[in-house]
Amino acid sequence: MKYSKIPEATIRRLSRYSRCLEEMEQAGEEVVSSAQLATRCMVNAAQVRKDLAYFGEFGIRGVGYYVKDLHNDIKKILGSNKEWRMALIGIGNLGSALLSYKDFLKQNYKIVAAFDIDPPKVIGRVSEKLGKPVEVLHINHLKEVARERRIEIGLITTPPSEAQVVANLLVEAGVRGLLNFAPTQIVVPEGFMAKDVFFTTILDNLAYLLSNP
Amino acid sequence: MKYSKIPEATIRRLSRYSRCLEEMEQAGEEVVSSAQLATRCMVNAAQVRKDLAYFGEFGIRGVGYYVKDLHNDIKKILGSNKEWRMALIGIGNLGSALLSYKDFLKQNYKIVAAFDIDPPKVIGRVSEKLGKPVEVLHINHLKEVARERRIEIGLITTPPSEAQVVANLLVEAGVRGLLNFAPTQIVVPEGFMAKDVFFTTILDNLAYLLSNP
DNA sequence: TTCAATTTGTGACCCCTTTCACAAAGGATG
DNA sequence: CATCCTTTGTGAAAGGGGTCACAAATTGAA
Ligand SMILES: NC(=O)c1ccc[n+]([C@@H]2O[C@H](COP(=O)([O-])OP(=O)(O)OC[C@H]3O[C@@H](n4cnc5c(N)ncnc54)[C@H](O)[C@@H]3O)[C@@H](O)[C@H]2O)c1
Ligand SMILES: NC(=O)c1ccc[n+]([C@@H]2O[C@H](COP(=O)([O-])OP(=O)(O)OC[C@H]3O[C@@H](n4cnc5c(N)ncnc54)[C@H](O)[C@@H]3O)[C@@H](O)[C@H]2O)c1
Repeated sequence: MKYSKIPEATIRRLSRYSRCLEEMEQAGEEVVSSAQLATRCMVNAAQVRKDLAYFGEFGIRGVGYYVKDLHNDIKKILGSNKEWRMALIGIGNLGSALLSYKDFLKQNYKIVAAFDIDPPKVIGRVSEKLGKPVEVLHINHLKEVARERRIEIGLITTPPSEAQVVANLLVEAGVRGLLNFAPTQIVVPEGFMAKDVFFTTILDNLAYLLSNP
Repeated sequence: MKYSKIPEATIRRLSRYSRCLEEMEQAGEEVVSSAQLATRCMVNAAQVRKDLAYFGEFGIRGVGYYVKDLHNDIKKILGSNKEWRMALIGIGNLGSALLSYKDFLKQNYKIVAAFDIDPPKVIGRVSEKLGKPVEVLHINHLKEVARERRIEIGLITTPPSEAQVVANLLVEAGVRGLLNFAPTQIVVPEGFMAKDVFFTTILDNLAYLLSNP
């Protein structure tokens, strides 16, 4: 079962399992069955087992899974056992909210550089929000700083008209993962990964469901 | 073809088509083929036609689709031809970013009320961001105000520990659509719709793809 | 040691979504 | 009006993901 194409949905669910296991671990629970985990994550128990089966055998028949071990294994699979170094580009309303998003830290995602096209304009609002002032650099320095600080993921929170421009800069700087919050589809070359977060698509979805009960 | 269950993926794509058509309309393009639209949205041409076929016949064989008409038809299908009245609960970092999110307005989503558990604390930072000061109400008034202002969608941007509490209040107030930004799965009764926006799930996804090239 | 109870891992089945391929329909041209 | 070209709409086939059901493994008690 180990070596086949992994459904993207499986990866999304693993992320959910990981969050649940985190909570269980903190609650001191030591063993969990696929049925229990499934209930908490609102999925089918066979689904849990099948998702895990893509990557190996983690359970003990008749017993279940050791919470701590399974959590570690899933983090290893997802790649969230390491620290991911991120850059944030566009320190406006959304950008400065993300700068102070505590869950990033908790989950080993760390913003290690912030860029804007007009740093003096934004420096005030950013320092105000956090305990210590944040260094906002000019976008012109992206390439050198990205290499220096070994940045692996770029968060794009510029206006939509600039999103592809910034994406190109990130690609040039060798940043392989891009997460785009602007409402434009961005395109990246082979070997790079871009994901879009479209708020209004989700809203449209909700609106459709409300309109067609 | 008209009356069958509509895949959720189809609805998501319709939202993409709508955005593209918006751009084309503004660019003055009058006619578009399924192949052209497909290329722009990075999907298969047959997929475009099949998605539309769920709802009727909108094209002209040998010609294509009239941009303006198709855009209107899709907006009607999605329910985005009407104005949606929303409440925002939790005016912290993310909440105040959303308050000033211009795309909401452009797409007929309107925040008509803002709530927090401590309005005096947040009023400053909100007024600063927008031209005119925003009225932030105490969460205790949610129920009455929701009815008064005919609120249909609630945006939850409180800490995760409060998300379900707020969700329950919204349900009680008869708000049928919920969009939750806190990293906790919220549960709502039959007849209500809740969607979660998990930033870190998307990041986990990206991290996985970067770890397993 | 044997047997009952529990829970995993997985083959087989089913359903939903996507893609393919082509007939049907409309437009343009002479 | 006839012919050719383009593009839609859709039945059929392919593909992928989810669910079911059961054999295999493990524990614990008789
Ligand atoms: N505000 C929200 O809640 C929200 C929600 C979802 C999506 N978005 C999207 O996120 C993006 C940012 O939204 P916002 O409200 O923060 O806008 P904003 O105007 O407040 O911030 C944009 C920032 O990007 C900077 N910028 C512009 N061009 C740049 C460039 N080439 N390089 C570097 N920095 C540049 C600007 O100086 C500004 O500080 C937009 O695309 C928006 O559609 C915003
Ligand atoms: N900051 C981000 O960029 C970001 C990104 C993604 C998700 N989130 C999530 O969004 C939520 C808000 O994040 P934030 O950074 O804005 O936090 P925050 O602490 O800045 O804001 C939370 C706000 O909610 C208010 N609040 C608390 N309990 C309430 C209640 N019962 N009723 C009404 N209001 C209440 C608080 O007074 C505060 O103003 C969190 O769940 C966070 O995990 C934040």
